[in-house]
Amino acid sequence: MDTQGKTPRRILHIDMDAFFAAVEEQRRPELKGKPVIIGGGGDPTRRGVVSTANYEARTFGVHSALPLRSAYKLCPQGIFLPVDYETYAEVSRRFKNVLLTVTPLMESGGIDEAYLDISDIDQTSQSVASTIKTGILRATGLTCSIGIAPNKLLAKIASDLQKPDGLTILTEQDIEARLWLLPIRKLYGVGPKTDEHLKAMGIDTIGKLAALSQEALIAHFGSSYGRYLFEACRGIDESPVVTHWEPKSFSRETTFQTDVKNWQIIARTLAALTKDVTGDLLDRGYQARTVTVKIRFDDFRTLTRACSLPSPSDREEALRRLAFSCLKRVDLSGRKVRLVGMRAGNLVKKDQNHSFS
DNA sequence: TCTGGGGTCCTCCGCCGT
DNA sequence: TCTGACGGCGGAGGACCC
Repeated sequence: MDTQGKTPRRILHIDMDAFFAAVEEQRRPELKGKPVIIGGGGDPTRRGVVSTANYEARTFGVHSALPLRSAYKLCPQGIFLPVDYETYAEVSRRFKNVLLTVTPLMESGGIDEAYLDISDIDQTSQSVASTIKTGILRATGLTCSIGIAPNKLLAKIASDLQKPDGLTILTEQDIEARLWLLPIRKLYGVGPKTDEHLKAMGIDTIGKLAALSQEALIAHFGSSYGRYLFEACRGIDESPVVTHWEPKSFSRETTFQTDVKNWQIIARTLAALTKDVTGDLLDRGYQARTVTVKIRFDDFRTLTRACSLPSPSDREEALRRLAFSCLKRVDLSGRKVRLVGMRAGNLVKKDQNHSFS
């Protein structure tokens, strides 16, 4: 009916609670009540970071992105488990199937979260949320937190306000009282760098950000991001729930357990990564025109080198040649490498590429 | 002694053609 | 013929997300 956007939309954001850890606790009930830390290969003596810590582990200060070795120091009694991505993806499919019984207007926000546009559903927000929570519990045995708001930005903030097993409904009238007192870092798109930049300006809450003029924000952060911040801190977000999109690239990267000087090892690793990426292209039916090689040195400085083909390809040999021509442009002399990566971009769907290849 | 992996988007810069 | 403006594009790097 209303295409002018006058009737507020109703967007639901759902976030599974401590997802990877919850899946592990579900299949191994003896883990319940103990600190569980999922990350890397599950060995806290090796390189890797925490993907998910359950709520017990979080009380020790363990959180996502923390190096496993640091997590072990904080919580030596923790149970460290490897990431079992395939199992989590299967559980993810199950909870998303529950969401699709509510509406087809579902946008996946990664393995453990999603947005729904429930504007046209003739039920109260509480009732929709309750249906979803019951359905997901039945299908997976897991709990989730839900936020409902007039747009994706606010719905995501809302789902984070009450965890675990929470339900938070935000309206435009709540922006001053509930959004503005939150720390700046709660705003989607504000990471550590912007947080630091804003703190240096004396801005530590979303409300203080909202006191800045658009001109000031653009002067500090450029026109695109400045405009975004100006709107976001006022709870403005017109972005639609996108139900389908095409991948832009496929990539693989690996960090060596110990830094590597030997060119042969680097080359062999790059060849193996290229094989994996080519496998993804073939599986998903894409061809790539551009290959980007990434090298990270022991001092964490990272560089990339890219090369393109005249026409897209999904042939391993062609992409490997291209990857090696990128690698040749990197000065490796005497330097220790900790990570090698390979990305295939500039994708075309194979059936849409009518050139010879 | 640290700091993963798989993505997206944005900005800046240099090159090229008009 | 030279120079500069400008837009498109590819490459490099950075910030951010889960």
